[in-house]
Amino acid sequence: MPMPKTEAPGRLQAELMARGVRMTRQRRTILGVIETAKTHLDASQILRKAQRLDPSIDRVTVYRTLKLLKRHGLVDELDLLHLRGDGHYYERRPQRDHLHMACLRCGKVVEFESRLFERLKGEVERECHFHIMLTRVEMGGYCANCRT
Amino acid sequence: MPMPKTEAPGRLQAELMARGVRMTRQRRTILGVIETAKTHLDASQILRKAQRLDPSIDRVTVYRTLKLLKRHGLVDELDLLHLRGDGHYYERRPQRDHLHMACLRCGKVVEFESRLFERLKGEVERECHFHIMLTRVEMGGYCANCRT
DNA sequence: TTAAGTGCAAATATTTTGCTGTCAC
DNA sequence: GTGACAGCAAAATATTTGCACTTAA
Repeated sequence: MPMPKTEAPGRLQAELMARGVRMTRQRRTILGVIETAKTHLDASQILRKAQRLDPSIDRVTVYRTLKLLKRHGLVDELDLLHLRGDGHYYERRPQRDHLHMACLRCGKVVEFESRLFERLKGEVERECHFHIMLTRVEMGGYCANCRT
Repeated sequence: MPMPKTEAPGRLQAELMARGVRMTRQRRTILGVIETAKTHLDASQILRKAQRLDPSIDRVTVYRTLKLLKRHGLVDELDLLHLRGDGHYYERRPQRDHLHMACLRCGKVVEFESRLFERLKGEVERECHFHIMLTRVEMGGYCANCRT
């Protein structure tokens, strides 16, 4: 489904501009793709979707934009246990951390937020004297539909 | 430090043989490297260490052996947040799952076992109707020495 | 004996870099 | 105007595949 050419600037774009990052046509497009994604996309999928909106966008620009977003802590990088290849998947960094459960059979990825995980982070900070900046939790297993 | 040529068969080797997997000289060497590793090694590091014991070992054989071990659930694959490149790191699958804390400044990786994490898995199994087979937890942040 | 495994070469996949011209501010 | 950014080509990195020879069981 095509996206309107002139879209309300999303949170990512606003965040970057607030930090004084130069906003180009290409970046706006790529950020839009990431913000409106309904699933976790990898670099190639982001490229394909971006090129539907602006065919001149280059693969390299996608990588550079992803790197920029990572540097600013605005996206998280996942590999979803490599169920679908060796690349990485991206999602806007959420307010609260969440876990990713990937079904080893059907490949579906479900997210889960948990108080217990927040407590676990607290425990790590205290016990390990480790100041957590980002987390990444991926679990492989079988979802309700696929479990035998 | 060089390893004795004839080593007591480690747990990995025993596990594979119990499952009827053919045991070759090369595999024995590679399994030995993984079992005696003191840190998380990537494919290239495993290759280098294996070649010190048997220079004829090929990179491809390392990848094939790692794939075999993954298929049998005998090693876990990590990427340690790509602090040291885009490859993957391997560790023998532990009795109890643990978390990996990687320092964004010095790169040190610390492991942590937690009851709370076991409870979290239980919660996921119940709430999400998801049967967990493997987990992977990586946290980036600053260790006691590096935190400002 | 023979199916599975190995090394070698080449292919594929993913990401990065160098350079030149362009654009946001 | 100028420093940051884009596109293109090529390189670098990581992993897999095809094939002929070798070896564990």
